[in-house]
Formats: sequence, C-alpha cells, structure tokens
Amino acid sequence: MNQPVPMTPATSLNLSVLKASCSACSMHQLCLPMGLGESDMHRLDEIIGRRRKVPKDSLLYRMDDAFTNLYAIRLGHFKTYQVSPGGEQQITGFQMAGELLGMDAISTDRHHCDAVALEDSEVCEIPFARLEELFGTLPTLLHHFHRMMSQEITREQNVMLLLGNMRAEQRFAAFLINLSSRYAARGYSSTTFQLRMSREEIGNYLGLTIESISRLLSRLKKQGLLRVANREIELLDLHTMRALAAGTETCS
Amino acid sequence: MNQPVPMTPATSLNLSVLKASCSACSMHQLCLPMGLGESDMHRLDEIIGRRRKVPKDSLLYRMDDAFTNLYAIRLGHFKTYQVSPGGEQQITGFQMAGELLGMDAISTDRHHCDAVALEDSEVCEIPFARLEELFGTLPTLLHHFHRMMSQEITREQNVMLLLGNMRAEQRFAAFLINLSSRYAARGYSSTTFQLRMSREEIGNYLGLTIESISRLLSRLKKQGLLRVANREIELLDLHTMRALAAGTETCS
DNA sequence: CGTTCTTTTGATGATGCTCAACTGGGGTGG
DNA sequence: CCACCCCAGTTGAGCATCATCAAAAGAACG
Repeated sequence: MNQPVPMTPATSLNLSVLKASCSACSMHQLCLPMGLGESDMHRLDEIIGRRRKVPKDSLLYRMDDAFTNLYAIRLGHFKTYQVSPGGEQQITGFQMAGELLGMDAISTDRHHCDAVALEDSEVCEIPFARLEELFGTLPTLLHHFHRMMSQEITREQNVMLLLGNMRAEQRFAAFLINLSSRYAARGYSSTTFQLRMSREEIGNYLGLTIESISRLLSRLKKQGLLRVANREIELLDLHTMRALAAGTETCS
Repeated sequence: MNQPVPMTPATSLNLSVLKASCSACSMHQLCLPMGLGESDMHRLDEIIGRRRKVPKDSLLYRMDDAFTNLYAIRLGHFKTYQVSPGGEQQITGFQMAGELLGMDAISTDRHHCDAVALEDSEVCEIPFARLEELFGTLPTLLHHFHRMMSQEITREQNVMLLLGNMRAEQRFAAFLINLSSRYAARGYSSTTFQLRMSREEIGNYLGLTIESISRLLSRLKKQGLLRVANREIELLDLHTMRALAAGTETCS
C-alpha cells in the first residue's frame, strides 16, 4: 500500500494520462464520477486540476483558507479537525480514498477545519466553481454530488449519536466497525487493517483520552475480540464487535 | 421579546396567494429563495407543494420513510432525532423558521431521522426531484442550496466539537448562545426568548441528563447570568455567557 | 544504541449520572 | 372555586465512569 501513482502532465493519449483520469481510477465507483458514462466522465476529467501529492503530516488546507477546490482522495488517509475558540482540537473525521474533502467550506467560501494527511497521500483538485457549471448539463453528476453531501450529513449525525449517548466501549467498537465496513467497501479486508491514526487521534475523535483507548484495546484483546500489534488490527469476532457497537452486549 | 416580524403584503393581486408565496414570506432572506430575483422566485414558487400544518408533537416524517420532499419551515420549531440500534434516542438538532429539513435523506432516498414539531408549526413541501430539475436553469438557486447543505455540515461539526470536548457548563452556554444568535438573525430578541424544548430534550441534545440541565440553570441563575421562569429565558450577561461558551471563563 | 515519542499500566479523583424525594404549575373535575 | 392529580422540573446524596497524574516499557529514528 502507498505506492505512489505517477504524477502526469496531462492532456494526451499516453498511458500515464489514463492513469490519472477518473475512468482509470480505482475509486470512481465511490467517488464523484459514480454512475457517469464515458463521455460525461471525460468532461469531468477536463475540469479536474492537478493531482496533488500530500506528504504525511502536511496540511491539505487550513481553517479560514479561501475555498476554491474540493478534493477527492485518490490515495491515502486524512484527518480533519476543528479548533475551538479555547484552542482545543476536535477531530471531526478520518477520510480515505474515494471520499471528498472540503464540502464544509461551501457555505462561507472559507474552510472550516484543517485537513492533514495521515500518511503520504494524493488528491484530485476539483475547482468548485467549474464543477457547479458542469452541474447545469450533467444532472447525474449533480445528483450524485448531492448524495455525497447528504452522506456527510448522516455520517456526522451518527457521530453525534456516538458522542451523545454511547459509553466508551461502545464508541470504540462502533469506530472499529465503521473502519471495517469502509475498508470492505474498497475491497480490502474487513477484519485486518492498519490504523492510520494514533491512539491519541482516536481518543480525540471519540471524545476519550489516549489512556482510555489503550485500556479499551487491552480489554478487547484480553476478551479475544481482536488482536493488535502497534497499529495493525485484526478483528477476531465481528459479530460480537457489532453487538458491542449496537449496545446489545457489554463486555465487562 | 419575540414579537413577529411584520408580514408584508407585497406587490400584487390576490392576498391569500401572496401569503403563501416565497416573495411574501418573511423568511425568504434565510431560506432557499435567498438572493433570487422576482421571476426566479416565482418559478420556485411554482414547484413548491402545499403548505402543510404540523401540530405540536406530531411527526413531519419518520426514519425510513421514503424521501420525496424537503421541508422549509415557515413557522414554528422542530426537533430531529436518531434512534440508535439499542433504542436510545439522540436529538441531532432543533430547527426553526427559515431552516430546511430532510437533507439527510438525499443519500439513500429514505429519511434518516424522525422530525417532530415542538409547537404548532407550518412547512412548505418542496418536491426534491422537481427542485433538482430547476437547478439546471437556476444556478443561483443551486448555489444557495449547496450553501445550505454545507451549513448543515458545519453546524454538525460544531456539535461534534461541543459533545467531544466541552464540559457541561460550556455545552449549555454554547447552546444558549446559539439560540440567541439564531433568534437575532430572525429579528427577535437575542436576550429574551422561550425555550421551545423541554429540559429533557436539551439534555439529550447536549449529551447530559435532565438533572444536570436543571442544576446548570440554577447555577447560572444564582451567578446572575440569566433569569429563567419555566421556559422563558432572559440572558442578563451575553458577554460572559459567550466567554463561558468559548471556554475562556469558568463559572465556579 | 541512545534519544525521543508513543503506548501501556497503575493509582487517585472529579465530573456528571443514578436514584430518590420533593416542589410547583396547570389542568380537571367535584 | 377549590382540591386533587399529574407531569415537568428541582434538589440532594452517593456512586460509576472516565479523566488526570505518574511512571515505566516499547517502538521509531537518526
């Protein structure tokens, strides 16, 4: 994993161009061009700016930056976080390939959070003004875009549910199950994967401390629900893990 | 306090029709038709279905209902809540006049939460399929719609921040400040207003218990920051209330 | 290999929850 | 009109969960 896609100076027939086009992107069934025909996909390709590499730990954008582009993740993982007036940080999401970054900036034309790469990553820059122009003639694209924004809304509502009324163990199980199914949707193992974020970042996201995350991991390991070696996770019992996440079971 | 902004009977012939049109609606500077010209507003009017009354405590829609309409609130207040797999309820928002309900349903064509009127209310039904057709020829409308969805995303991110890293007192102050500024934006008093929701609903929304809300109210009252009589609230010191919400001050 | 950062583990404590009893307002019916 | 009830809200006492503080152990990096 993490093998870089070659950065291609676009516009032509050669293979390297294809590799950088939506039609050649392995994520296009999840990303914006989902459901588009060949020619429409090509029109989308034409407005997409450069493919930008984002090294680990570097900022893709920062709060209050002017908003011009959405970013489709081609490769890698990101976190987004808000900074409270008091200077506290709150991670609002972990994003992976095929997901869209920056939709929260549309309302004010300024980004509302920072986006940082959790590993060496690559994104497609999508100039939003030009995308909106395209919408006029590509209703399918428009509709899919609305679905993606709507999905972001429901995702956040699920996090509100998690933060608002789950206990620590349940939150953590829900977090693992969520990762598991997102990897599954991308064709990766639903039981074995690398955590791309630190314990601290997990804790911050879930409204818990790093120590709680560590204890939780130890407990679930002791119960035989998972194996963990550093950031490598193996879920040994998805069924009861799901039950934990649903709150229908408590692992003492 | 809370005196209604006068409904201006605008430019034309039949009064009752006008009363039900976007151009005559006192909320149109906040709602979808914001920034639209006369004729475009008229085209929007044409697709808007009936104005529907929603009595207090009744459901506007329910989770898993088929999605066909968005709803613009003309009058009144709503709450939306999710139900967790374990049957727990989590209120995800309180909505008031000028705000849009149902955007979370676009992604799956089913509603993802229940919406209940907190008082006798009235909404405009907006058939979403027809709205999307309109977008093709009304880019201004489309752009404003995107802003509203984006705003919903940032609103929820703010709630995540609140639930994820604020203490009880800070959460409650942030809640009051939020209400205050929303009423201000509608031309109502920013310091004196009615809570349309019960203590229990506030607690649920903020991830706290009803008892905590009650104690918080008592404490803030004792500190002279507010006056409260049943659901009537008067904020006596917006400045320090904002400081509490920002976390730059703690009221012992 | 030493340095540094992350993670684990333990001991203690505070915030907010639970359980319980009480108050007060509003509606209903005698 | 008053008595009563019922529900929402308030207040108190004790407790659980998770945070905080501290220290040690493991990875990662040069």
